[in-house]
Amino acid sequence: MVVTRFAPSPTGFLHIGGARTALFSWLYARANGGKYLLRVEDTDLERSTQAAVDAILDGLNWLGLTPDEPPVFQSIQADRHRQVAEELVTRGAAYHCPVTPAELQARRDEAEALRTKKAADGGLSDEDAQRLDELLKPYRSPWRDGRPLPDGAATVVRLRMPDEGSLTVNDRVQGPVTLRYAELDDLILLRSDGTPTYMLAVVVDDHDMGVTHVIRGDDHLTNTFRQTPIFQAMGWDAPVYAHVPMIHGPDGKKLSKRHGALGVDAYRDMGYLPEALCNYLLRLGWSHGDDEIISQEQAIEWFNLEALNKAPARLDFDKLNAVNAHYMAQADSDRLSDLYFAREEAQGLSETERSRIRAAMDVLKTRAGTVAALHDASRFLHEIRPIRLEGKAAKLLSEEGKQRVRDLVSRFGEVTDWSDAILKQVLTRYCEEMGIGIGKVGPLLRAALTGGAPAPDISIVLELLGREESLSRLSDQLN
RNA sequence: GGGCCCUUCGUCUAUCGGUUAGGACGUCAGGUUUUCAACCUGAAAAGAGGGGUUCGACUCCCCUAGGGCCUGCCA
Repeated sequence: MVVTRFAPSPTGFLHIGGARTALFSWLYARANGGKYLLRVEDTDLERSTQAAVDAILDGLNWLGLTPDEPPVFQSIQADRHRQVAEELVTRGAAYHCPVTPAELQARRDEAEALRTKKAADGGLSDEDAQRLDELLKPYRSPWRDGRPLPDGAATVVRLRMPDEGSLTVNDRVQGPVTLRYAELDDLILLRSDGTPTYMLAVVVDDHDMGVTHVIRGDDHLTNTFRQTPIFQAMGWDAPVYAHVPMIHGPDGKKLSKRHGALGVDAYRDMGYLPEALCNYLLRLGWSHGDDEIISQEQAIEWFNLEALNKAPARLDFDKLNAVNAHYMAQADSDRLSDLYFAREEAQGLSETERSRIRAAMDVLKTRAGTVAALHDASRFLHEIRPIRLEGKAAKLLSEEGKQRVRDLVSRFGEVTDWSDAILKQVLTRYCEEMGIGIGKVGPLLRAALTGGAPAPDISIVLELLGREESLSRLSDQLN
C-alpha cells in the first residue's frame, strides 16, 4: 500500500511551499488508495515550539489536508533512533568520532581564510592550494578506521560513507540522478549528547512508519544521497522519492516574508478560500493539459508525479485572485456569509445589516474576489441613512432631478412584487414614457441608494435593500 | 570553490522530432453599461545564447550564460 507523509519541522508557521508538498502527498495517497501521514520533525528542541505545531495542524486542517492517523512526533522516537545508530556501529556502517564542533569550525575557518586569500592575491602557494583542496573535501574523520578513542571523550556517531562508487536515485520527478559517494561527508547520525540528527531520524521514521513515497521539496534532493546509504546499511528498502521544485516569489527570488512566504493563515486572512488555494497550488508546477479549474475529485483522479515540473514556479497573486474569484462565485452563499461574519471587519455589523448581506450573498459573491472583498462589496447594504450626496451627485439633485425621484418613489410605491425584474420594468417604462435615457436617472438613483458605494444594477440594489429601505433612501433626498 | 538540479509569452503552463508553438492569469483595444465589478469580442506577447545529431528540432547531445539547492553536532 502506498504511504506518503508530510514532515514539517515546527519552527514556524505552515508556509505556502509546505502546504503544496502536503497537498501533493495527500493527493498521491488519495489517488492510489493509500495513506497520508504527518510527522512533526521536532528533533531540534531548541527551535521547535508548540505554537508552531498548532499553526501547522491548523493550516493543514483548514486546507483539508488532515492526516489519516494522529501525527507522529519525532522527538519521542529518540531512543529508537539511538538504537539504530548503535546497530549501524556494530554493523560497521558507522563509527564513533571524538572530533569536537570547535575543531570542525576551525577547519571551516581555515578553508575560508585560504579562499579569501586566494581571491585577494589571485593565487595560492602550492602548499596552501593543496591544503585548501584537502579542507574542501567532504569530511572523513581520522577515527573512521578504528583508531582508539581518547579516554572519556564525548563522541558523535558518524556514518561511514563509501569512498568509491556512486549512487543513482530514480527520482519520480527529477529522473535518474547520480552522485559519487566521495562527494559526501561522513555525516553525523548521533550528536555528542546522544540525540539523533535529522538524517538519521527521517530514515528510521520513514522506515518505521512504512512510508513508501517521499514527496518533498527539491532542497532535499542531495539529502537523498545521505539517507539512502543508511537504509542500505540497515538492509531496509528505501522509499520512492519525488522531489518537487520550490516556490519562488513573484520576483523569482527565494520566497521572503515580503512576498508570500506567509503562513497559510495569512492567506485565510486575506480572504482566500482553501479550495481555491489548493487549486492554485496544484497548478503551480503541475498540469493536466489545459485544465485550470480542477475540483478535488478530478485532482485525485488525475494527479500523478510525472506531470510535475522540474523548474521552480513563481507565486502570482493575480492568478490566485482569479482562481479564488471563481471559487467564490461557486461557493455556498451561507458558508460565505458565515466566513465573512467571522472576520474582524464584520464585527460592527448590525443584525439588520447582517441579514441584508446574507440575503444578498448570491449577488455579492460574484462581485467580490475574496471573502475580504465582501466588505466593500456589501457596504451599500449598511445602515447609512440619511445619505448625503456630495459633489457631482449633489448637482444631479436639481429641481428636475427631484421631480424624477418623486415620480419614481410613487411608481415604486405601487409595486407589489418587489423583485428585481419588476422593478427594472417599472424603471424602463418610466424612462420610455418620459422619453429619456436611463442615463438621466440612473446616476441619481444610484447615488441616492448607495451613497456612491460599489453596488450591482439599480434594480437589484432596490430588491436587496427592500421596499421600505429603498423608498426611505429615495425620499430622504426630497426634503 | 565543489557536486547536483533547472531555463517555452510578464506569470503559471501545453507540446513528449514534423503544430499558424495551444490554454489560463495579467496587459491593451473594442463592445455592453446606471457606479465598481462582472461579462462578450479581438489584439500584442515565448522556445536564454552557441554548437552539434537529424530530411526535419522547443523537443535528443555538448558548451556557455543565468537561476536554485546541498556542502552544519539545522531540518
